[in-house]
Amino acid sequence: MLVKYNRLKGFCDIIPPDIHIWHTVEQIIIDKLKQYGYEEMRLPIVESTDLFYRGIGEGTDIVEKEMYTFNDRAGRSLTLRPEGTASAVRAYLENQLFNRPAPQRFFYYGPMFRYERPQKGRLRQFYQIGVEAFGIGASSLDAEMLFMARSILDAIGLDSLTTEINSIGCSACRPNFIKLLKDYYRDKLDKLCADCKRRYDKNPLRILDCKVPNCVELKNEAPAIRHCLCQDCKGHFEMLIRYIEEYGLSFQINDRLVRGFDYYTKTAFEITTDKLGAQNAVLAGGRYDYLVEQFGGTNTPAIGFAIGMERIVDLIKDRINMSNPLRIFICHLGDETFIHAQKIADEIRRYNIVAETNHGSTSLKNQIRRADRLGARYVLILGSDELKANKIKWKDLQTGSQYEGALDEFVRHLCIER
RNA sequence: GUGGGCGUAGCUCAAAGGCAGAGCAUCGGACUGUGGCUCCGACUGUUGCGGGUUCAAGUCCCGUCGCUCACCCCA
Repeated sequence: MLVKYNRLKGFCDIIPPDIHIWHTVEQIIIDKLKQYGYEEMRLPIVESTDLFYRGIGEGTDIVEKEMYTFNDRAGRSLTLRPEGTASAVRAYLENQLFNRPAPQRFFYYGPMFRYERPQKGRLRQFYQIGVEAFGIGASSLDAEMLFMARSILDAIGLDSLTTEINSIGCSACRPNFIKLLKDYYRDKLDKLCADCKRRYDKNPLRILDCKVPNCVELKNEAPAIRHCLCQDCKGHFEMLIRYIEEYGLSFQINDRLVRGFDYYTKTAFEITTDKLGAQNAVLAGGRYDYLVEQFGGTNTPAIGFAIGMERIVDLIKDRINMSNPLRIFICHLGDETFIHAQKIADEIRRYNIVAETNHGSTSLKNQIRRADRLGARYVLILGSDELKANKIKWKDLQTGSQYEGALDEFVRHLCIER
């Protein structure tokens, strides 16, 4: 249809009935996070551009060409947040949250913005629930996070998911590995795809993530970072594996799993599905032990992950059982009955039941039809006869049976019903 | 930024150069105070937009915009 204004490319209206799925999923995730001791932080959507430059890394694609950056009226460069971790770390330091006992656990929920070409499972404005825990470097926390991640997805009812983990080392061992990797590829550069040739200089770890057949083949002989870790990282990773094996979590070690942002260290993980097309990660995260210090704090290890809400909703959409809430529709006949119907509706709403009255004068038949299409369980019938007798009629649209009595009786009936 | 596919009624889609259609949805009636089922009726169009070819274009050609999937990158 020809409308005057359209939503922007990559931006989305979330409307009924989908919004009900969102509410359900949000509730499940947030409840579970709280059970694990996580507390919400509400963070600004706009931050100083510099926060992301320093946090995510200047050389990354996100910072280079995917941020919504603009100048405000005072000429300051601001950016719509492309991710949440940088803001969370800023808030952690700015509000001195490190004074609480470690680990300090937080989550946040809201839209993120990246200027990318949209595709399945990817929008320019997309919603993430981010989870961060500060102050503990031990792999027990990594393990707990993985348990929690799986337990969240289980609670939502998702299955056929794969948990992949890897360690991408630290400042002590990663440079050595990158050198080794570049040594390996140096005389094979002409066999790599154009993208990988670019990656060789810019982000060599990403060569391991390439899908071009030639590059995949070359990868088989390439060194794996897991075998080049320093003592600390190696021990950390081995301990993590032991924990999650003992816990009984199914997972795969993926040597080619890397991270897009500069701040990640040691543990990297991703939970993927094979049902979403190319954008297959529903949850991803990892450890970032240097970021707090880099932002001016004391040496504080940290780990976190983010859940892609659109992807979760996509996965669950055709499976979730959206049971209708108990809903009452009040039919009334004649002008003098409308206000009376409104008062009865208010009375019913006090019991946290959805109640609405008909608007516009139309036949009782049409009113009941309207109620039926709305999915109402009961209609109340309120005409001049009922008004005179100070009674109401109510009809159960599921069974078709009809009763007459005082409002109290109906309300009592409803409470038993629920 | 690059490449593929698709744009016809509110929605899903027909019409293979010759009168723009169907189903669903919506609204109303059959039934004046009783839903669903059935039947009947009403409604909706600059065929995304602009140009070209043709006696004739939804259909062919060019351009453009939009949507979508994939690459890049990433949740």
